[in-house]
Amino acid sequence: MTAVNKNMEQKKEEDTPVNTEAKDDILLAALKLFSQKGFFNTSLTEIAHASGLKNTSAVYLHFKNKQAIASQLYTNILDSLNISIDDIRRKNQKSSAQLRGIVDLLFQLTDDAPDIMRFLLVLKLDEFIPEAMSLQQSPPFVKVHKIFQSGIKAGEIRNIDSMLANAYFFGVINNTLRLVLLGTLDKAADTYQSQAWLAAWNMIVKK
Amino acid sequence: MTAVNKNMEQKKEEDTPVNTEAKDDILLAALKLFSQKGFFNTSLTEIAHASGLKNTSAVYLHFKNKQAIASQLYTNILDSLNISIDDIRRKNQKSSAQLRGIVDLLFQLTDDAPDIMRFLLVLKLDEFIPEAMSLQQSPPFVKVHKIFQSGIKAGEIRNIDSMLANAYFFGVINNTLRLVLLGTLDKAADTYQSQAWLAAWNMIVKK
DNA sequence: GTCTATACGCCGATAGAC
DNA sequence: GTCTATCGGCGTATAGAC
Repeated sequence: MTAVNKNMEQKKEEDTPVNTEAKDDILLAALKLFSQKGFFNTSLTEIAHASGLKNTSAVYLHFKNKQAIASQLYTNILDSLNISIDDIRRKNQKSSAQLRGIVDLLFQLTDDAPDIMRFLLVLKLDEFIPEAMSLQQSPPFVKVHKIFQSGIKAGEIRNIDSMLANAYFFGVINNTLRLVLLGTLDKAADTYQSQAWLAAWNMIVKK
Repeated sequence: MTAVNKNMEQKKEEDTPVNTEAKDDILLAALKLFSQKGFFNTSLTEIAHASGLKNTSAVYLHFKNKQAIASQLYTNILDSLNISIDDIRRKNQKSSAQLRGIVDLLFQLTDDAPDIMRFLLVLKLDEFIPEAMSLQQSPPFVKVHKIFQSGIKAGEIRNIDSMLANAYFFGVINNTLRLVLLGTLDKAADTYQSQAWLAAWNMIVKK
């Protein structure tokens, strides 16, 4: 659910009282720091300390370098998103219902795991993960785009360029969430959800 | 117009054949590099070279440090935007016309001065200009917000929270522009302008 | 697997000649 | 105002003991 550590099941054994999975600790600490201060304003020393380590050395046991931490975070988040979207598409037929499910997910994540959403929505990922495919080309986003295409084909969504439908729709959704994450909108994302959904959906629905 | 160098009039004297205004050269070079590679991936050495200087030393004649260059860029851009918005508000009465004018401006800037728009829309400014007031609180954006408030009061815009009207409207506009700037939408911004305006405006107009 | 200690490079920034 | 030369420091990354 939090989508940061790859294996979300509880640990079976308790080898050592603490730091059974230092790798996850590092990822969680890095996610928090990156999303709050940015990648370049976060030093490995800070990440190490926040992970309960004295030095940066131990970090290199788990990651090749600082950038690899960010890459791992990115792929874990995308993987988790991808799974959730598959789930949503399986459970819903109509494009409207699928999009609604995705919006629900994003608003929920904004309240429950703001660091993840900040990582996705406010950080400029290609500045520090050069090899990362653009968010637009990642599997989950390709799937979302297919929803728009099906919606148009099925006559549920207005007959405009699917890319533009996507841009408009998530322009509204993401900007609302971004303002929540930045504190400009000062209530929980949940508060704004149904209204934002209506505004975004009515903009592209065929009437 | 380009909004980068404060004094936009032509130079009156030609003291030296080149580099009469090295400061402007530095600002222009920095704008380009920052908007393309990000603040932290750009070294002062690169800025100096791109400005036609051999070393970083001369840069310090004009700016206290690297961050000051970014700050100056930011205030110059906001100042210019501020003036343009005053102009637009003076020439148009209705909120719809004022917003239309601002949208025209932003689309035009995206085609004519993409570096400026990238600086505003895709860079994470507070990562390297900590003292900068958030974009939302800057004079030009406060004025834009007033347009939404007047539009609601005048019954031109649906009676919703003016902050949300703002968020929805510019969610659509800015996301469209962002995709143009990133190349995801591969035609000139101009191409998408009227459609984006309609989508954004119809979302908030009172019908 | 985590520690101490240390190496190394890059980059921001300064001093001073011209 | 631009240059050459150089400093200092931070942050990444490594070697090796425990």
